Amino acid sequence: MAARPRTGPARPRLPDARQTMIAGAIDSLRVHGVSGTSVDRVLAATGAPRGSVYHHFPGGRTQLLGDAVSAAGGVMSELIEQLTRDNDPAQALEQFAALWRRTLRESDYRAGCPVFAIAVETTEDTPELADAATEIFARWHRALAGLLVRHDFPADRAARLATLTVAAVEGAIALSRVQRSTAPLDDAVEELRGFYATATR
Amino acid sequence: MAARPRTGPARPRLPDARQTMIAGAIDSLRVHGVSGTSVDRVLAATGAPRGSVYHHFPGGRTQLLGDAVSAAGGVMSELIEQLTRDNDPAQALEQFAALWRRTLRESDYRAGCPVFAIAVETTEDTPELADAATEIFARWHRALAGLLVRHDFPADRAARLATLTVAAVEGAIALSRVQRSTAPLDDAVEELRGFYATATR
DNA sequence: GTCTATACGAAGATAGAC
DNA sequence: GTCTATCTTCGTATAGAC
Repeated sequence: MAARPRTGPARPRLPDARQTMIAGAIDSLRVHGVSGTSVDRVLAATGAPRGSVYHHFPGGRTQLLGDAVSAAGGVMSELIEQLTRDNDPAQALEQFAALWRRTLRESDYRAGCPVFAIAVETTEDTPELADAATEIFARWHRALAGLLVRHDFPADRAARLATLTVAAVEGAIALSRVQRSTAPLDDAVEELRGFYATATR
Repeated sequence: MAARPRTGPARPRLPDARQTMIAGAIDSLRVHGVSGTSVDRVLAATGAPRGSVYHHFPGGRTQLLGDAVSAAGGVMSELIEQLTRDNDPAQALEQFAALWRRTLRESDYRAGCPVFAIAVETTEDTPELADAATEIFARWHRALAGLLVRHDFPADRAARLATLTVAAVEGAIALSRVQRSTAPLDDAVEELRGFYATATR
């Protein structure tokens, strides 16, 4: 990923304009999706001046979005890997769902998943985003399928069930957004957990 | 993409310019989402002239999108109601999935669900779209939950399982798009069908 | 009634002032 | 190195010609 193009020794970690813009882009991706995330919107949200974007992201809007997705995907992946390392399947799912319930409520049901935002839009001009999203989903799938295998699911069933879980949680988050209620997420997760418990292994 | 016969300078004045524009808007919603669906794009895809939009849709872009969602939602709802009337749960799901596999392949994994496109974007300027989408999802949920109840699921489990199904199918379609393969949809649906079969009633 | 021409603003990008 | 001013293109909408 893009390394710091600065010279000199250990630069102090200042509250970087670059990091701020990436955070703003992630927020916008969550709420407005890819097409809805304009440079203008990010600038308005962060208060950064216009030219700064092209100083920090020579590739312009495309690079800003790409870096935002990588950053968001990295953080979410680490979280999922931690949850799937320290819990059994039902617990991991429940903790993940709890975080999403909170995000939904705190954003007034406006914010969704920034990685999923890429999956629901075909953008001819930025195919690299699709590749990045695919990799991130694969990482989540790997973590979850591994957890299921460690809990005695056969590999093929674990793989399918991991896919179902990712699809269902992402889908339910979207339904919860439009319905302005966590009920779809709650219901989907409850059934999934029942599935984990009763599934033949 | 709307089929457009190129028969010289004079386009055949076909069924209805209005219907053609709605169809074009639906196609664009499927591929590019709400923010990505501009009037320009619909015009380019349909070959309709600029002013026609505001003649047929005095409410402009907002009305065009609203009518497109209503039309698409109506067609899809009738299909789902038919499938859930004439089949058992596993069959209905399989037939619905088969249609989506076909759509994914034929669109080269570019087209998704036009109603779901609304659920994944928060658009402050068009809240009526969210309401329309909510109603359509409710209609699908009703049809599916009813089918499950008729197949001996208790009402509360049927309701949750219907939510899980809608969320999982929509989520899996998106994953299939970005992954350019029907595998996510196939896997999610196979697990769901197993769930239908083994679930305690 | 259909379409062309255009006004007006938003958005991506760049040049150059400080 | 940061920001402002500006170019260009795209997008929504309207006026008005035919």
